[in-house]
Amino acid sequence: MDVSHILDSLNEQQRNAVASPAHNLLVLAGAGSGKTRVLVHRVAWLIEAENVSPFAILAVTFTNKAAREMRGRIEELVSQSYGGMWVGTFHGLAHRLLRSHWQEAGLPEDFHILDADDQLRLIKRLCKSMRIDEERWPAKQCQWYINAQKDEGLRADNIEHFNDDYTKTMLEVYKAYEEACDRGGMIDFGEILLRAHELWLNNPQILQHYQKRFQYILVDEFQDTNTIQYAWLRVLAGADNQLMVVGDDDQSIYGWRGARIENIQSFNTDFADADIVRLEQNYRSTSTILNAANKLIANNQGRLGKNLWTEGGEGEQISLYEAFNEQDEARFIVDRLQDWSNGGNRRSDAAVLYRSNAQSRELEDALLRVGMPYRIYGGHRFYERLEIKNALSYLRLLINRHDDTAVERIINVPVRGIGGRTIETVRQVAREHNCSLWQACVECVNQSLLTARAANSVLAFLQLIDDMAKACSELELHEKAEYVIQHSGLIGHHEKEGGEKARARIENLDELVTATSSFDEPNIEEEIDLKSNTLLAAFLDQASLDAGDTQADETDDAVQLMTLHSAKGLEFQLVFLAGMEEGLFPHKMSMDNLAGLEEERRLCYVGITRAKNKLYLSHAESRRMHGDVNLCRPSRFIKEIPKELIDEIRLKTTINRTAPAFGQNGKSLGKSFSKEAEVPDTEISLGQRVAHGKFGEGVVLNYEGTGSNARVQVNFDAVGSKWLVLSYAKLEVLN
DNA sequence: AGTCCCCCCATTTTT
DNA sequence: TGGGGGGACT
Repeated sequence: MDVSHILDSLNEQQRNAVASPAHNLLVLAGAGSGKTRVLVHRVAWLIEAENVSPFAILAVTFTNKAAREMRGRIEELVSQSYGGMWVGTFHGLAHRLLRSHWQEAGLPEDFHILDADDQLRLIKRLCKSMRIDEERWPAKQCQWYINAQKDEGLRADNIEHFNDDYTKTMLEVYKAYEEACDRGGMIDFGEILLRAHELWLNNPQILQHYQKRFQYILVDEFQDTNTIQYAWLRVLAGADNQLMVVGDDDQSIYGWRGARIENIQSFNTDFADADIVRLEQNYRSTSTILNAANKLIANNQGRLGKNLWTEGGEGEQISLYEAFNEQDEARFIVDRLQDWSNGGNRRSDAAVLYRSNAQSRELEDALLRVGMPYRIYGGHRFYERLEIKNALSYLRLLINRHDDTAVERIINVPVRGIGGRTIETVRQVAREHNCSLWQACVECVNQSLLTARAANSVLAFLQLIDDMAKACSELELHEKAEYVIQHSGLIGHHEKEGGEKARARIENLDELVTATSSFDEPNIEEEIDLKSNTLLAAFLDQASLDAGDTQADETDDAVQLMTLHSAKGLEFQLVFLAGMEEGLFPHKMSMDNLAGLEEERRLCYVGITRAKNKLYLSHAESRRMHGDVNLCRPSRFIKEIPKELIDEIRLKTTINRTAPAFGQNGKSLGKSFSKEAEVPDTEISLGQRVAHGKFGEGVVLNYEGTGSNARVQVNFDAVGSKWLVLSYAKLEVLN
C-alpha cells in the first residue's frame, strides 16, 4: 500500500515519531508543533504501513472533545472508518470495561455514575447523619479528600492513619461514602478508574484478554495523567505492548487535581527502552511570541527541555499595557478588539484569557457596553444544570427505582407536598430497613408511618413514577424524554416560576429532548440486546461522562473569553492575557511554593503560546477584588520576558489636569497623577474645541481615566458625542 | 411552603 | 463586590 500520504506532509521530527520502530516512545511535543497530527498519522501508519489491525489499537485522551477530534481526523486521513478501534477518554474507556465486566468488577449490572454534584450531596447527607461537625470538616473538603485519594489509587483501607483528627475524620467519611456507593450501585469518576484498574489486577484472564488485544496504545496529553491513570496504562501495556505517549511537560497545568508531571518526566526511566522524539518546530506563532514563551519557561527547574522555533517571521512585538484599574484594562482590551473587528478580522479569532473566572465580569461589562458579541467558556455545563439534572433524575428512576440520588433530587421537585419532615422519616425508614428510599416510601405508605396527608403525597409520587414508566416503556428515547419533562410537571414548574431564568430553563429542557433525539449509541459492537431501556441507559451514561459541550453558537462570530486553563489546546490570531499581576497571576494561593509557582509559570507559557500573530499583556495598578481595592504589582512573568520583545503602550494623556472634572475618582489617584505629570502634553481642557480626522469638529465634554490612559468625551458638531482614547484619536486643538 | 435575609466565601476543571 | 446556601420568619 502506498503510504506516502501519511509521511509526506510531515517534518523530519514528526516523521521520526510517526514511523518510529521503537517499542515505547515518548513524544515531547511543544505547543503548536503538531502533536495531534503525529498521533493521528501514527495510527494511520500502524494500520496502513505496518498492517496492524484497528482492533489492536487503543487511543486515550482526556476529554471527549479531544477523542472525537482524533477519531474524526483519523477517519479523514485514511478516508474510512475503523469501527473496532478504541478511541476515548480514560473515563470513557474504563467505564466501557466496567459495563462489560460488571460482575467481575463487583458492580450491579445497572450501576450508575455519580457526578461531582451528586457526590457532594451524598457526602453532605452522610456527614449530617454521622453528626460530623460541618464547621470543622466541610463536606467540600471531604469530597476533595476522597477524590484525591482515589486519584492516587487509594481506598480507605489502604490509607495509613496516624490517629490525627483530620485523617481519622476523613477516613470515617470515606468509608461511609464507599459503603453508601456500594449499597446504591453508584460509582464516581475516580471510582471508574480505580475499579477498572482493580478489575484487571483481580482478574488475570480479563487483563490478558485486553493485553492481547491492545498491542498498540497511544496516549495524548500524557503530562496530565494522574497516578491511577498511569498505573492503568502500565498494567495494560505489560511487557509486550507498544506504548506511545505524547505530551509536553511544560504544559502540565493540572497538578492541583492529581496530575503528576513526574509521569512524563520519568517515562524513560519507567520504560527503559523508550525512545524520545522532540517536536520543536512550531507552526503556530511568530518568533517573537515563541521567544517570549521560551525565555519565560526557562525559569522552571527540572524540565525535560526543548526549544521551540519557527520558520515564520518575527511578527509584531508583544504589547504591554499598564492599566489604571480593572475597568480601564477592560476598556483598553475592548478598544483593541473593536479595532481588530473593524479592521475586517473575525472576532472569533481573538481571545481574552484570564487566570480566574471572576475577571470575566469586567470584560463582559465593557463588551456589552459597546455591543460586541462575545462568548464565555466555562460556567455550568449543560448536563450539570439544575433543570437538566432534575429531568435526568426522572429518567433514571424509570430504569431504576432504587436510585436514591435521583429520588432525593426530585421527590419534591416540583413541589408535591413532601416536605423536609416527611423526607427525613423516609430516610430514617430506609436506614432502619437498609433499603432504598423508594422501598422506604412504599414502606411508609403501607405501614402508615406518615400523616395521611404526607402519605397521600408520597403515594402520588410513587404512582407518578410508575405511571410514567408504564407510559414510556414502548416509546422512543426522545419521546420518553419529552413525556417525562411534561408529565413530571417540570415544565409547568418552571413556567409558573416565570422570569428570564425560568424561560432559559424551559429552553434547556427542550434542548434535552433534542439531544436525546440525535443520540445514538456510539458503538454497539458488544452484544447488548436492545431492550427499550438500554438506549436510555446509554444516554444517561453519556450524559454523566460527557459535559455536553455547549458547542452551540459556534457559527456566531464572537470574541472568546476563557480562563487560561480552558484555553489549553486552542489557538487564536489575537490573544490578550489580562490581569498579569502578582497575587492574581501567579495566583497568591499558588505562589508560596516552588511547585505551585512553576505550575503558574507553565500556565503563563500555555497562555502565551495560544497566540499566533499578536499578543497583548495587561495588568492594572489597582484592582477591586472581593469588594475592596488592592494595589497590584506587575506579574513577575512580565519581567521574565525579554524587554526587547515588549512594546510598552503608553496612552499619553494630553489633558490639562487642572480641569475641574478630575475629582471623581480622586482619592487613590495620587500615584497616577504624579505619573501623568511626567508626560505633560498639549493642553486640552473641558470646553476646548477640537478637531478629529474623521468626526470633524467638536467640544470636549468630559474626561475619564487617568495615569497612562485617558479618554475624552467629545461632542462633535456632525455626529454627536463620542468617547475617544486620547493617544489614538489624534485630536487637533483648535484656536 | 415559600420568602427573605444574613452570613460566608472567593483559583484553576474533566471526567 | 456578589452569589449561594442555610436558617428563620411569615
